[in-house]
Amino acid sequence: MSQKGVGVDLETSLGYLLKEASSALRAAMEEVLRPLGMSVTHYSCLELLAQRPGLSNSELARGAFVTRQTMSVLLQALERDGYVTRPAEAPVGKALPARLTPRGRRSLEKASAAVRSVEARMLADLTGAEQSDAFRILQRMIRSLRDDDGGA
Amino acid sequence: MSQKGVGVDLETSLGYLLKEASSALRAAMEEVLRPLGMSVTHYSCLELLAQRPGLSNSELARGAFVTRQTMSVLLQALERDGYVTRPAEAPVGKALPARLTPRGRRSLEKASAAVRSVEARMLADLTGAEQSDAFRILQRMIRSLRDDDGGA
DNA sequence: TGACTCATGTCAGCATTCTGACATAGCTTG
DNA sequence: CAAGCTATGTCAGAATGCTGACATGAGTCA
Repeated sequence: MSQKGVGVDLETSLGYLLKEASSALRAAMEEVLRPLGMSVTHYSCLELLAQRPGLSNSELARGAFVTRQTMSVLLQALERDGYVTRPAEAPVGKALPARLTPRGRRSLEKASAAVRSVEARMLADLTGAEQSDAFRILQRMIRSLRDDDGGA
Repeated sequence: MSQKGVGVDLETSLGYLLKEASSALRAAMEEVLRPLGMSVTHYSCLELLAQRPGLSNSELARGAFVTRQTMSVLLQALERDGYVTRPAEAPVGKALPARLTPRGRRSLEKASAAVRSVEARMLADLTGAEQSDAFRILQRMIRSLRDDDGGA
């Protein structure tokens, strides 16, 4: 099954497997969030705000792995629909700290439970040690990818 | 740092870390492919065809984790630009087996080398054993996510 | 103080991908 | 053989996310 030195062997490529896992996770999340009328990005934004209240639009964008333009559009919708509030004026600089409203918190609760169940299912066949290994290894991968960004 | 039982703790969530790793990998790939005038999906399609010649549009879509509509658009462009050929008539059923042209193969060579270097950088700090662990664990995660799709 | 750099929010335009729908080909089953 | 099921390719429309560009606020430094 090994390749003749040509190309990336998809059967044994960790990069391909990573993409596959991420794709499967996203699909599973979309499936449980759809009945709640929520997209993955939508959920990510609320979850970030629940854990780190006062995050700005740009910070939320980085946390959800989208551009700040994309997050800006989403945030405006969330604010319009009453899930999130932002002050009219920036307390410092231009950054507007966003916070969940009670309605946003309520909406997040159901979604968060659904997402937790998906994550639990994903980890069902793994021992605690394996989960720790995975955590450590993934962190190492991320750091290596970012460290010499285009340096070398 | 642990949460009060509320929500998914992003600091310790393997799901979040998986998304982060996948996002970092994608960004790194885009960075090296951009100078070659190639997108990640573009590259994925060519790489799939190099390793499994004769794949149909739908099969390529599944392999690249996009819908067949998306792959169809891409494939038409690749065919128009001379990277890929497909017979005018389906030899069986409706599926048109696609193949790389010499031009497609040449174009893929550079891209594949670039992507290999990214993957190597990602794995630079990992031992062989760790890579095997990661492979096994990721496969387990994928299977768990797919097995009871919405069953439970 | 003034110039420079950096991060932020926002607008406009574009690219990519998806969902929904339809017709067709092959297989299975009664 | 006919009906039903599944997979495939394709078209149309819409949603989503991105790039490019601009102005503003804050910190740095000469």
